[in-house]
Amino acid sequence: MANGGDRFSIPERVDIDTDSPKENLRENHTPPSPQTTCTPQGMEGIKVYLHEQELWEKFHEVGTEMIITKAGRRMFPCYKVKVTGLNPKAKYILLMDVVPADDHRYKFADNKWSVTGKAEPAMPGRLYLHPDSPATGNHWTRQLVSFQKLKLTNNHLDPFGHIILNSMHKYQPRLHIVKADEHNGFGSKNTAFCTHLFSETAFIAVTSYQNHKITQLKIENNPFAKGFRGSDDMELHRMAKIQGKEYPVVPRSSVRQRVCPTGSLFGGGARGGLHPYSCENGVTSTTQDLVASPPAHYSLPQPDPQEHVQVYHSNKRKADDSCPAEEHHLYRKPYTDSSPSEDESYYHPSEAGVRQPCMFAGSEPRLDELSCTTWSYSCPLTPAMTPTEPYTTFSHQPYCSSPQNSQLSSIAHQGSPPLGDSLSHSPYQTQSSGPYQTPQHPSPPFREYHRYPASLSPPHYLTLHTHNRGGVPEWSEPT
DNA sequence: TCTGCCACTTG
DNA sequence: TCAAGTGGCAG
Repeated sequence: MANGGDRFSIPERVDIDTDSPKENLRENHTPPSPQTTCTPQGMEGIKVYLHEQELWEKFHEVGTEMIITKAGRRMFPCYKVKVTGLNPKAKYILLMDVVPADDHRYKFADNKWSVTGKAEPAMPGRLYLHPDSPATGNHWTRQLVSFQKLKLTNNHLDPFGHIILNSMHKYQPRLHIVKADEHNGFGSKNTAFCTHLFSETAFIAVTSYQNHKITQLKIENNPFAKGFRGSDDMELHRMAKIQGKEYPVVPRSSVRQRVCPTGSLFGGGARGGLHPYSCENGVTSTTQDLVASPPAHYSLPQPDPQEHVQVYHSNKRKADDSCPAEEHHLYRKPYTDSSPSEDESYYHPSEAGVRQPCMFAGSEPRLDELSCTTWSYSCPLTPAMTPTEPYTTFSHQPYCSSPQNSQLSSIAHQGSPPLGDSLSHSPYQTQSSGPYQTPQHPSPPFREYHRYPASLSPPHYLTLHTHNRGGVPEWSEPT
């Protein structure tokens, strides 16, 4: 990549798990093998495997692009993981965020991505809460965890809780696992969590595809894009008819075809390349390939007091969350297919099965203030969480402050600072998932946040109120 | 660079 | 049949 070969690279790791038979990950129908470990506070032994890693690698080698639209666009490949090592009976919250990979703005010219300037200010970091959250370890581990419904948008005023990104900027999705068991002190500074990221899932956000190789990969692998597949004569004829043109016709895709450089744009690009993923809380795991590859310059983001975190939660839950391209894999078990089981009795009786993703947004995702019991309808509400207020207009205004420092707040708080800028000094690289001991950074205020204008009618988004009351926030249900 | 519309697909 | 998710493309 221009300007120093700014490719997607891997975060510096703290630890390497050599027990990572990557080959097992190459087969969609083969369970991924353990590759990571989170050590302290009950998070030890947690391993996360990226599903369809091989597909991700294909994109990564070309330079993954993700379309962002005003209405929100899903990611493809969709982000699915297999999680193991969770306490079957403990409750966990799984959430994702997408953080800037660096502070550059990119352009696609001469068949390659190059840096064209400094990145625009990061959007308010938003966290996407998996709609099943919170759920028991048994729930998370018995099936693939799909983040298919996560959507990316370039609408800075997005009211739907989608992840807000800037076009032509590079991003890195991350997965956070937060222990939500009350007995673990969830809602306190003792809350355990760990963060995982897969460097091959990094991407550049675009409003239209730049690299035609990416377009072709999407078309070839995304069932919804089947209509654009095919290149034989029949297909050409069909497309000609569609376009009302004489046959033969050059496929539009061919017309737009660009010669692309070989190798990955995002980091090494080597075949059989890097498949690292890290637990940012002090333990970073990689595949064996990674062991052989020098760590790159990009690392974990640092908390940024300037950032904001917003929280969204709705309890509408559709019956589909499987990746359309994964109809056949062994783990195909959409979260929506998994109705609350006996071990998930914590679901609110009237709301079970109708949950929807939750979005955190802003610079202060003070997860430490989010008790397991605060997750909307999904959980029993504490007296302090009595729904009281209707929605007010969504805003990106600054949050009300909370003096508390929080490790968990740093989870989402990491959301915006460029990953690459904090390699040498990010506290997260060695951060423990255990009890929060010493604030690594000043914690920006967390504030009461009202999310949705009633006119937008997000099914059941909730408003999170944090009043710095011993880590117990309040949720308000829209009326 | 972005938006809205289109034809097409899946479920 | 329909809603939602696809990339193409004109503007």
